[in-house]
Amino acid sequence: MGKRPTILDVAHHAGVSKSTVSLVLQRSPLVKAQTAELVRKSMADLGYVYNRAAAQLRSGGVGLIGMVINDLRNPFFTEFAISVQMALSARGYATIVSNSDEDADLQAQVTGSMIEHGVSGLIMSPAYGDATGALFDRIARGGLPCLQMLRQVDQRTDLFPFASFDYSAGGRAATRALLASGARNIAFVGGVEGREITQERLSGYLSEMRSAGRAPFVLYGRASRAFGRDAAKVLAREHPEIDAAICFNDLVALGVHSGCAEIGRRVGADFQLIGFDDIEESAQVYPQLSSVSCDIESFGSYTAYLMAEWLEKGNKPAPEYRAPVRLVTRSSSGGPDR
Amino acid sequence: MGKRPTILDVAHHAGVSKSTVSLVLQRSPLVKAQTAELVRKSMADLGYVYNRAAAQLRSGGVGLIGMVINDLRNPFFTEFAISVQMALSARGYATIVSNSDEDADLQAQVTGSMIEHGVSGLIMSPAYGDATGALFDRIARGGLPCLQMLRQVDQRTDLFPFASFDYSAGGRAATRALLASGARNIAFVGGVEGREITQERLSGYLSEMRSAGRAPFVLYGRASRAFGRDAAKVLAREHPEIDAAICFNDLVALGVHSGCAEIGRRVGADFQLIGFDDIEESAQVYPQLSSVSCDIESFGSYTAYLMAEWLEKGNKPAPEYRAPVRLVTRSSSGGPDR
DNA sequence: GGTATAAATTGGAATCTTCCAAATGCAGAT
DNA sequence: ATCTGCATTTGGAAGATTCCAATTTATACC
Repeated sequence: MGKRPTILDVAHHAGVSKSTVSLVLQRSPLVKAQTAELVRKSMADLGYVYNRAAAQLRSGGVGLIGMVINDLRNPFFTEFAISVQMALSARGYATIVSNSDEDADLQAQVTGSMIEHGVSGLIMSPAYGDATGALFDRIARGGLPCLQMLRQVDQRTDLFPFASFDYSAGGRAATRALLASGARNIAFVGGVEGREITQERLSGYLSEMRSAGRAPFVLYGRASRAFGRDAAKVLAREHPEIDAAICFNDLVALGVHSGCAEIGRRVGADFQLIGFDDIEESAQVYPQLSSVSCDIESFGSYTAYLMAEWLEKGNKPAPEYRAPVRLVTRSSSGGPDR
Repeated sequence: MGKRPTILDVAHHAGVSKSTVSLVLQRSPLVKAQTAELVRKSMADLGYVYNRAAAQLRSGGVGLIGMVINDLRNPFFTEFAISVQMALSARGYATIVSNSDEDADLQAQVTGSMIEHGVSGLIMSPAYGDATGALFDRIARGGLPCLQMLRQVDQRTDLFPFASFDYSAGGRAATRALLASGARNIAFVGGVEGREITQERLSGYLSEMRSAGRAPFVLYGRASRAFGRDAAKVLAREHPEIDAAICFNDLVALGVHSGCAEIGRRVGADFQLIGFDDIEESAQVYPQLSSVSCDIESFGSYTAYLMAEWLEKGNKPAPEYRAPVRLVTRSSSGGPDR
């Protein structure tokens, strides 16, 4: 196979100038419909493929958005990434997605690569760690639009707007629901101590427990199924008086769920359970898992919208936004089919 | 912010020529270590960022790989995509990942966009559908290296090498294991009828059932949790004699798992169960789920290896490769903690 | 010190598209 | 027939890098 055809070849084949072909490529209304059709036919005949590199070189950034996610294995983030990508794609942007695996160095590396590839905007659900400061400095210096989604790592929200869910309200709602359905001693399970996001989910629980005059009990840990499973056993053995738990996320809750099954504790009856995120699986396990639902899909489209507005109209998003959450009550916490 | 510095600015600042800077950029051993250091310092001082578009324009892109996946929501594919991406990243490639959502048109669109962005290779787990023929023709015409992983949609494996797991052997192993641990009537649950992949997983089951003189029973359906859940109920109601199932994948098996819990059937004791894929969750539910393990992680690195060899040395992979699978026996099928 | 060889550096051409200002074609009006 | 205004079309320059061939500088040997 010889070399790829260029717009010059197309122009020659169609009997017009390269400028006209270029105009056709960008759907300019300046060219006569008839001519445009002719050019398009030539492109098809020659098997022309647009060379974005050349275009980008001449006219700066073109519709490529980078997205860096801390943990793509977690279905919550997967769902987020996919919905952002689909929404951006519908708006004509291509997207590069990368998993940083909660590793600040890897994050710096992949983000750097994205910048080199000429992304015109960055959407991050950042990892925590030392290398992040330098990374955000670098982004700031490049003047690249960058959104912090779901996690706030850099404090300069004027530069890097932050959007997430109203987790604190979710924690309150979950706690109130458990108290209302008869739970006496509620634990909070999972989440790494000291992190912003743990703090938020926890704070709603704590404030609600306080005003109900109940003693809180917190069991910090990784946000994984495995931790949840262990936690269920530890709780049953060492704190049998605890009869309900709010989990840092659904992964932990599902771990507790299967841990309970393992030791013969009946979820929903002996032990009430509420998770966070409302991933698909939560409605599919038995007994079904209650969860603070985040409607990650519309959050994803909203993210795409924010980025598009910023890029196209220069409207920088508000420094901080909290999307509402909704408690979905299922059988694990006194729901309908309990 | 003014305009970005170019290698010319760096060259001037460091007192060398642009060519030297270019050489430093590509870590050429031709330039003296001392000079290189000097240049690097200038780059840091000026905040220089590499312009890949220009490089790509001049030297025909290298180092961007496109990956199109039919269903990124399925953890099996997520895991695959992530491990390919990580392995490629370690080899110095950047990766664009896209979800085609099993939609052939969307697949054609995102793939087209990747080609425009100048990917030098394509890794696909393709969607089925009409538009795929045209898409593969287009790729073939462009002479772009393209791997079909996990699914074979185009028959020209000389052009588009195909690699997957030895599912047929997995089906045989699962069936034999169930028969050995006392199952009388084994069903095959899930998978869309007529598809290559369903056929493969099914064929091992069928051949083993035949040689054991047992009547097979197949229940086709979508590869989702929801279908598995329904299937568990249907099976219990309409075919109570069936006491074991091999599921098309773990998602279906997990659906059956929770369906059984719902109707009070004890998985492992009353009803044995084996899935396919061995996703992380399978070891975390209770009772733990047996599964035909596919070691998707090393398959992912192998994929990256294949692509790198093809790109760098021109070694086109064998037209077809089957990675071995391994049956992991857990409590859902007479495993240790049954 | 002078020459042969190796190492390090350099200027110019090439890559493909978009942008800009200018040119062309055409209709109707002078 | 010339001019004006408008819709289309066009040639040349620019953009940042890499590649190539050529040049300069350093090293080694007699």
